[in-house]
Parts: sequence; C-alpha cells; structure tokens
Amino acid sequence: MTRKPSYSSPPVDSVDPKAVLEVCLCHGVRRASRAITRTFDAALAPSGLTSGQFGILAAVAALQSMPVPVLRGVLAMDRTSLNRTLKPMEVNGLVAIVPGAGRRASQVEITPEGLQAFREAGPLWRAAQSDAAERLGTARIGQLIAGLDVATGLFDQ
Amino acid sequence: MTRKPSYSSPPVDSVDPKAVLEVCLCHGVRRASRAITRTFDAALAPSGLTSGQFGILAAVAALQSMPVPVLRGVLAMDRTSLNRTLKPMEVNGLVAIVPGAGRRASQVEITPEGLQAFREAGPLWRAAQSDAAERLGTARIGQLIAGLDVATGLFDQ
DNA sequence: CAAATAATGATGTATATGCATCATTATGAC
DNA sequence: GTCATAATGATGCATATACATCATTATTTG
Repeated sequence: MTRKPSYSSPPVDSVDPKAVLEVCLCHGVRRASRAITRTFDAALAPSGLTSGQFGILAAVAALQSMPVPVLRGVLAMDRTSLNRTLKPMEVNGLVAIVPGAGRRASQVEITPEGLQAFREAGPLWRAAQSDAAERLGTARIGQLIAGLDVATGLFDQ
Repeated sequence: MTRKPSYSSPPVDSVDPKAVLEVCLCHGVRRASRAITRTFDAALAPSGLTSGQFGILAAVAALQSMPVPVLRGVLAMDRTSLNRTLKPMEVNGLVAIVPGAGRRASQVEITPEGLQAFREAGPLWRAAQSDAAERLGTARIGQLIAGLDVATGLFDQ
C-alpha cells in the first residue's frame, strides 16, 4: 500500500509542550526565581528591603562605591533596568548616585542609611539562606548556585 | 592589658556583603533568570511571544484545558500575578478563560491561535534550548534544571 | 439548612525587567 | 583638531511579579 503524506499531523520537528515544561532552562529558572524570591521577600520584609534591593546593597556595600556599568555587570542586569531600580533606592536614601568626577561615569555609593539597612537585614537574610540550605542540603545548594553562576556568565550580554 | 569591648566593630553575627553575592540562592537565581530570560526573549521575539508567555502556552497546551489554580501550581506563580499575566494573552487571543461549568473554577484553554503561535515558536525555542545545552553541557544543564525543580517544589507556597 | 471557613476573582499599589529610542558625552582614529 | 564610534543617561512602552484588600462564591461543619 502507498504511504499517505499526513499534512495534518505535526511536522517531525514539532515541539512537545510537556517537554518544554520539563527541560526548558528558561521556564525552570524563572519558575524557581518566582518561588525563591517570594520566600526571601517575605523573610526580608521586616527590614523594608526587597530581595532585589538587598542584593544591590550587598554589591555596593562590598566595594563601597562603583561605576554604574560595573554594577550592571555584577548584577547581570539591563542598563536601563538598573537605572530604574536604583531610582527608588536613591529616593529612599539607601544609595547615592554621584556624577563621576571629571569625565568618568557616575558612581553608585552606599549611604550610611543604606549600610544600616543592610546590616539590619543581615540576620533576616542569614535565616532565610540557612533555611534554604537546610531544605536543599548543603551539597545540592552549593551545586545549584555554582550552576547558576556558570549559566549567568554564559548568557549575560 | 585589658581588652576593650569594641562596640563600634561589626557584631559577630554581621553579614559579609561579598558572601551574599557569592552564596545567596535568591540573588543567584534572580541574576541567572535575568540573563537567561533576555536570551530566550530575544530568540522567541520573531514569534511575538515572550518567554513567559511561551511557558504558559506550553503548560496549557500540554493539557488543552485546566483550572486556573492548577496552572498557578504548575507555574509556581502568585494567584493574582497569573490572572494579570493571562489578561493580555486572552486579549491577544492566545488563551480563553471560560467560566467553570456549574460550580467549578474557571478553566484556561488554549485557542487555535494560541496553539498556532506555540507551534511557530517551537523551532525558535528548540534552537535556544539547544544552544543553552551546548553552552552548559548536557550533564550540567540537566543537573541545573533538576536542582531548580527541587528548589521550586521546596519553596513554592 | 445555616454559619463559619476557604477559595476565587478583581483592583490598587509598587517594584522588577527589558527593548527601542533619543540626546549627550566620551573615546579613538586619522 | 575633527569626525566617527561607542558609552551613558533618560523616557516611553510593555510585560512580569507580588502583596494587601475587598467582594463573591464554594465548601465544610454543626
């Protein structure tokens, strides 16, 4: 018998929706990011900082002061998104954005209030992170963070 | 000589900002999510779908139709956030939200247009995913996705 | 069945995130 | 020094994400 061409069936290169849910790196990381962010946001809430703001403060606190483009690299964040995110933090006095002396790019500096907020949030973060390590196991959380770091490096830009 | 109490030095339980950048699960997953999302969004752009919309279509396509709360669970997304996200997709004709017959919750259904959009985006997604697997290596990407899945399960709710 | 409790949907508010774009400024090439 | 190129900052637009809250509707208990 002759084989009928099945124009209505999926082409051989069609994508199985279930496979996307199971193996898509983007879907997986976004889903985890939502769940984890909710947990950390709740843990940090008493400090008045969001998880994103806490991370930014950590980066700026680590170096005291840095050019905005450098911070962009550290956070793997879009240029304009970072500027937007820094706005409310500047308004709230957590950071200061000072025009680069001479001809350099603007510097982001942590303010005393920002440092104070970071220090106050520290124990809250530590508790959340410890809880995460306990849930995942130290081996698994280490492996996970290492994998995320590699992925960030490979995909940023 | 007597040891002076150093009230101005950091308390023993203070948090090192550099440590936060290196080990914080939340910071790590958010940063990776940004970088990876940018890449997948760019890859899917020709289809008119965002990475988030593609993931939602995959979930709905996998089951044809499902109650909104079930979809919320699949995506590990906040209840109200999901409703908001579905709005433009409904407006664009990608999904239909039909009131549950009788007394059940609303069902999300994929429309023919939605299925068409998903199929068209399929090859774009496959290319992005293959590229990701190539960059990370099949072993590492598998391990990473597995870890993200576990974390999602542990933190969701 | 009625009351208490839980689930759901809708909105207001706020941060988060990125693309496209425009204007300005810095940097390099010549 | 001038011109081309690149980097930076600012905006408009759009999606993404979540909390708090209110109203409505199920569900469960008594």
